[in-house]
Amino acid sequence: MPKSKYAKGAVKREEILDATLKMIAQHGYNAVTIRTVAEQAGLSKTGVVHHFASKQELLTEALARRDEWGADETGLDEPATFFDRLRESLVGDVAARGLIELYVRLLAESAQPGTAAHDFFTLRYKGADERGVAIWRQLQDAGRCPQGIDAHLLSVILMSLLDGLQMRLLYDPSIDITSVIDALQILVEGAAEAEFVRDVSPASRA
Amino acid sequence: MPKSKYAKGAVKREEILDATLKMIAQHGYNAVTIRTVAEQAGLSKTGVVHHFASKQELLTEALARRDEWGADETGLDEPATFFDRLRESLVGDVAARGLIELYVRLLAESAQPGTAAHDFFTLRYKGADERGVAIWRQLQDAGRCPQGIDAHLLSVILMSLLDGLQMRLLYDPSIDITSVIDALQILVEGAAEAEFVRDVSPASRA
DNA sequence: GACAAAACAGTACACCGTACTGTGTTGTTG
DNA sequence: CAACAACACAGTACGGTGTACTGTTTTGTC
Repeated sequence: MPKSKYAKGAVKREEILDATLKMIAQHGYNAVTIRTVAEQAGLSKTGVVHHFASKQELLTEALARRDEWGADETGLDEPATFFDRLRESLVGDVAARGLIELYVRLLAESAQPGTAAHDFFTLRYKGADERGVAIWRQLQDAGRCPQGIDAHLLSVILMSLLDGLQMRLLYDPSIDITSVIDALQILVEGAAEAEFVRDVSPASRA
Repeated sequence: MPKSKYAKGAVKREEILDATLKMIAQHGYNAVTIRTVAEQAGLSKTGVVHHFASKQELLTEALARRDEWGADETGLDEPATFFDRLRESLVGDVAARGLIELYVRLLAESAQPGTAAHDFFTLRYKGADERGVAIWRQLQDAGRCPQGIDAHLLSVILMSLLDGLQMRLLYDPSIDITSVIDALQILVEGAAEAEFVRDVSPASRA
């Protein structure tokens, strides 16, 4: 039951999603139950189920709504501004702890195939992977990333790093994501430089 | 209720933990309830609760039992063999999907302070961090890691990468962790080399 | 103005983790 | 060796959860 047909239903749908995000932001993931969301949205439990069929579906759509990856990817496909844009797109996440919790919890709970949100995350990974491979290839062509590493692998590494970082962030909010991207940039560009030097003058290495 | 005093109790405790791990390995994290574990271990639900007081505590101890980080860290503190030992210690994880699921789910669910397992993971992160900083410092001293990056940051990066990788592995088991470590090694050692070259001959850079 | 679909409310149910109560068992201590 | 307290359970009860089932009202369409 993805979309509603009537106008009134579509409005209530949005209200329910708002209530869900508000609930999770104020009282955390555990406080989000169908009943609390229903109460917040001003309707009965069955009303919520009517629109979303299952809790996982509700949470999935709530997450998809604030999904930063699909939100603004302007500049993320440009090799020159990639790391800068990556930094910018991540600073907003720190503030929204509830969103991170929603993402991590739902991602972990949907690991087993067959669940409602599993396909969503699989598709999300796939899409992010395609864009990731594209940008890493561009970085490699521009000489800002070592070519000895498979672009697909680099994409997996970056996404895993970001995923794990969000998990870690829940335990230690003092961690600065910007610094992490800084370090990553040093590693990637540094390794690219070393690879270039090695190709030009093989004897330079001890 | 961490430890049991009587001999019989200690034995049953182990049986319960075995039943928990067996349950999670065969039927996944969702199938693990106090009742199913009790049935598997051959006692009542209250019997399980008597030994572990809460479900989270049970799961935490079950996880701690198979915690690979604390298991064998031989060679993990040696700069020369670090990446090799890291690779070795990770290949065993792939086989045990249930363990990964347990780790990821419990880690995500214990994000909020006050829960039973929260302190466990906080301590685990702290311990791994201390060892991480130590080894990264050694790698930096050995010239196999760029010194421009804070060792603490490198430790967070590696752990986050591994955490996120385990999550990702649940969605895509075909991912080869060994290759990821290979890539990481290329990045770290390459960047270290570039940093060295730049320090020796600053003019060599375009 | 009929009529079907949508948008709910109300109720019921199976399952969950956990708190409470009772009873046999075990180990220790005088 | 008897007393006794802690342990090791079983049985029961409870509040809360997601979800399926059954109406009833509202909405849009022909």
